[in-house]
Amino acid sequence: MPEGPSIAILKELITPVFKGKKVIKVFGNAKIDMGQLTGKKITDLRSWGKQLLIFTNGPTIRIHLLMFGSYSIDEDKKPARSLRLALTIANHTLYFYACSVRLLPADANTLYDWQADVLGDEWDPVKARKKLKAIPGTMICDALLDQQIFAGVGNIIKNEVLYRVKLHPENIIKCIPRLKLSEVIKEARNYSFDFLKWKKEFTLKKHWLAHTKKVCIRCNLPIIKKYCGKSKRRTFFCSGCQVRYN
DNA sequence: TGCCATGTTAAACT
DNA sequence: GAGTTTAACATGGC
Repeated sequence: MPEGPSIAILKELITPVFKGKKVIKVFGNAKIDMGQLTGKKITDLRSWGKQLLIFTNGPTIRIHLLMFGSYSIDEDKKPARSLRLALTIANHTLYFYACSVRLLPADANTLYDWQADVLGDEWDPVKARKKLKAIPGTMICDALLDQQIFAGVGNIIKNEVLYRVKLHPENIIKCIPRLKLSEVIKEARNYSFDFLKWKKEFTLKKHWLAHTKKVCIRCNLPIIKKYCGKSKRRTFFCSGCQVRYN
């Protein structure tokens, strides 16, 4: 489910139904004070990276689906113990399962660097480059997963971006040529939009070129699977065409 | 059936 | 105190 584009889809889906509506009932096992939300009006919905923000005229609700979270509108099919949060408006109910739920202040907007959201209108590649320059010894596979730099990029996007720009995941930032680093930054956003499009078409997996693959379609060499970097996340790369500079 | 994974936080270590 | 490792959460696909 949940890399940035999946959350963008969630936001798009629920906004027309829930924006401007009054919450008449709040329930589930989330450890939040639900009384603060009852009767509040949903004023806006936004996504920032992998987080969904539901703004009200009271607190802001922050939903993070983590690895296994899910949601539904008007269909509570799952066991009650996993129902984390439900928000009922006049004719509809929004259900969230197995996710992280937090209440933030009304001005939660200000807590986020909107220029870091790779799918956002305010995305700023120059700022991303500056943040990368500040951590020269970090491997690019870890940097791509840094939500303060590339909010919304997850492990799949990481692997596909590095494959597209032909860069070895274990390169440290200071050894990557300027132009190559620019490609990474550009492709982080570009691939995220491809991910979004393919996710909507239910054809995401079909378009993977490196993630979970065995053979490189460019050079026919085996794709290597390795748990790279400090993050030790599953990384797929071609040892033939993904260049290593360090 | 058991293992693994699109993620993050916090506790428990050194 | 900093940095690193582990545990916890919890679901679905193969």
